[in-house]
Amino acid sequence: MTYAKTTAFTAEQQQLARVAKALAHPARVAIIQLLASKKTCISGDIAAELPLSRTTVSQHLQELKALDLIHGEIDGLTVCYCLNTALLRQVQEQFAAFFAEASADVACRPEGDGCAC
Amino acid sequence: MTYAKTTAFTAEQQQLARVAKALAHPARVAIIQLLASKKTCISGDIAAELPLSRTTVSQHLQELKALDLIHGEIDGLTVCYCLNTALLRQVQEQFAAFFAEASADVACRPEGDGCAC
DNA sequence: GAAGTATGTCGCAAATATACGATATAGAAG
DNA sequence: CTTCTATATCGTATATTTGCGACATACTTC
Repeated sequence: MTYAKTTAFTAEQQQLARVAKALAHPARVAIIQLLASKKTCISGDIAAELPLSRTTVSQHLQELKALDLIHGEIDGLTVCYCLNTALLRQVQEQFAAFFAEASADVACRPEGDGCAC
Repeated sequence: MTYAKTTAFTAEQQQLARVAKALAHPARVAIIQLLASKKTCISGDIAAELPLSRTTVSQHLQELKALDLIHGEIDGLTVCYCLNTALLRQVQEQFAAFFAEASADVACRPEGDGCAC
């Protein structure tokens, strides 16, 4: 990204944004859900389940792997992908904290001076 | 190529991706946190707090508004932005459900045939 | 009405994301 | 060793995102 002054955002904000970006595409959401639902961490079968070419799916997998959200283990000819549940739980906490803060009802001013929110 | 890619993305996957994309930039995360922390839903002051030009911040605000995550109320000369806490709570649920499913420890196969995950 | 202030919109440039065919790699099968 | 199969990578085309200056809008104040 072409942030002019990236340093001004906190590490938490950048980390949250980074993970959010990983989820910012239906294909990657679908991949994670697939890996979660299937008891087996099949590799190429993932591509078969998605309306995208194997090339594109492979790219999405690499993106998720780059963030360490999934692991890929070569098993002979095929590759087994599986979720990094430990990291996912960490991320889950992060999002929960963010949303807890954001969805608190007291967010807007108690008594306004013209502001209707 | 023997694969039938008939599975389109579900509405839930697309919705989750859409919201995730809104959070996929530190500036937008920062904006939401700002609106949550400040008791007043200041408008242009948001731009002052971010290391971005007023134009760019305005664009990020429009993006959040397009998803209905925030509301903007014109108050004379200034505009008051505030969080749509109701929607945020809904989104929070959505993410919680997603992560609960994704971070379950039983995600990977119980007994493998070579797959090490 | 004129001047000033707060905000949104337009247009552009650079960066990034998305998608996929062609090609490379690497193990399996014969 | 040759061929087939499963994946990853390269190159490339297109679409989207990001950022910002210049302009337009709208309200306030004098």
